[in-house]
Amino acid sequence: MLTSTEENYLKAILALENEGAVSTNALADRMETKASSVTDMIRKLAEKELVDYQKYKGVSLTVSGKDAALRIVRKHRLWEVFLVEKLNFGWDEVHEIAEQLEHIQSVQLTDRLEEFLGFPKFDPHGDPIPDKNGTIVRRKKACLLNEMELTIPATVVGVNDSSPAFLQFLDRQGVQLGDTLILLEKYEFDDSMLVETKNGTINFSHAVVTNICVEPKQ
Amino acid sequence: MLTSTEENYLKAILALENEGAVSTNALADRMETKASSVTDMIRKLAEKELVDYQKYKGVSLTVSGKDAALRIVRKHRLWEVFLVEKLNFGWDEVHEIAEQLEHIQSVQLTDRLEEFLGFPKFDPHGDPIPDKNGTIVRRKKACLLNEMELTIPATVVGVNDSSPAFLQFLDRQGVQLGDTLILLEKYEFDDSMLVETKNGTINFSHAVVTNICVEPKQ
DNA sequence: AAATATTTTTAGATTTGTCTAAAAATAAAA
DNA sequence: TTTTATTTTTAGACAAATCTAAAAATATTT
Repeated sequence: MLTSTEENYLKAILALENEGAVSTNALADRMETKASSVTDMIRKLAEKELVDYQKYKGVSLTVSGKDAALRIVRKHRLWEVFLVEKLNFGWDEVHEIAEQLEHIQSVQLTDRLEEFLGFPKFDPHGDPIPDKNGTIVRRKKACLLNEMELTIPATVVGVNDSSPAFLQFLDRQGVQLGDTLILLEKYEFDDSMLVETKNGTINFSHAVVTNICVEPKQ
Repeated sequence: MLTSTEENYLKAILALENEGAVSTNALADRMETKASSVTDMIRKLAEKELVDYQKYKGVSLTVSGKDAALRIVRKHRLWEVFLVEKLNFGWDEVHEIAEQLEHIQSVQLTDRLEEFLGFPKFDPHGDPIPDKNGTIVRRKKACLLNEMELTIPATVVGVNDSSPAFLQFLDRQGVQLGDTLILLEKYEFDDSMLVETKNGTINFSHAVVTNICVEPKQ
C-alpha cells in the first residue's frame, strides 16, 4: 500500500516522463519541495520497485510504477467527471477536490463510479481517462489551436493548462469543450491570433492559442 | 486544519461521550491503539481547544470539538448514502470506504453531495445525518426490537451494530430497513425471541433483537 | 487505612516526510 | 583542460503519530 505522498510522486513522474528520465530538480519543482526530499523519496520508491533509479541519472517509472500512476490518474479524472456532471461544479473548481479523492483506496469504488458515469473517456478538461487496465484512448487528429490552418473549423477537445485562472478566462470568452473555433488571422509581431467563437471574433494571445487543443471538424 | 487521525479521535470521543468524560483506556480500545498514544493525542487536541482535558480525569468535547466531530459524521453518512443509493453497494460494504471519504476537505462538496442525494435524513444503517449546522433529527418513538410489546407491528428503522457480519446475517434473514417485524414470543431461558418477518417466523437470539431499532407502526 | 490492582501519564525510541547546510558529482564556460 | 556553475546527494535535525517500559496517580480490596 502506498501513502498519498508516494502516489503524488508517481503521478508527478508520469506527468514529467516522456521517454526519458526525470531529473531530481524537475520533480522538486513540480512537487513544490526540496531536491533533498526528492532524493529521499526516490530511493524509497526504488526500493519498492516502482521506479528505476541510479544516482545522478534521474528516475523513470517501472512497469508497475506506471501502472500505479495510471490508476491514480484514472481515479482523479473519474472524480472530476463526477464533480462536474453530477454535482454541477465548474471545470475550474474540481482539480483541488479530485486531488484528494484520487487517494481513496477501493478498486470496486473506482469501477462502480466509472459505470455510474457511463464509462466516460475524457475528463472535463478533455484529458483521457485510463480504463481499468490503464489503457488510454489517443486522439489521432488533435493539435493546438495555433497549429490549425486558417479558416478551417475546429472543435475544442481539451486544454493544456488546467489552472482556474485560464479556465475562468475561457468561461468569460464563452469557450468550452465541444465548441467550434475558426482561426482567421495570425499576427507575427506578438503571435496573437484572431479567432471566431460563438461569442464573436476575438483576438487571443499566444498563451491562449497554445493552450487550447482542437480537432479539425469531422 | 485537522489531520485524519485527529478527526478520527474526535469522532471516537463523540461516539463514546454521553454526558460524561471519556476515559483514556476506552478511547485506546476504540482507536485500536495504546493508552500512551491516546494521552499524547488528547493533549494535542486540548491545545487546539477541541477537547477539555485534565490529567487522570478523562476528556470531553468542547463546543468546537463537537462541531468538528459532527461535520465528519455528516460526511461519513452522506457518502454511505451515495455508495448505496447511487453506486449500488450493499449496506455491509460501505463503512470502510466512507471511513476514507469522510476526511475529504471541502464544505462545498459535502453540501452539493447532500443536495444531489435529496437531503437524506438517515444513512443506510438508519443513523441520522447531521445537517449543515450539526443538527440531528431525533426519532421520538424508536426502541430496540426486544423492548417492543408482543404482537404490535414495528418498522425497522436502524441497527445498533453495523458490522458486515451482522448486516449480512440480516440480509440472509431478509430483514432490511423499512421492513415490518412483529414480536410474537419471548423465551426467558436465553432471551431469544420469535419474530414474524416477511420471510416467515424466525427465532432471533438476544444479540439480534437488541441490535435492531424499530418504531411502532404508524 | 494499608496493600494491591488498575489506570493513566511520562520518558525515550521509531518511522515518515520534510528541512537546511555542506559535500560530492556532473555540466558548462573560459 | 582547468575553473566555475549547477545539480544532486549526504548528514543531521525536526514534527507527527506511534510504540514499549517504567513511573505516578487513582481505585479497589482486604
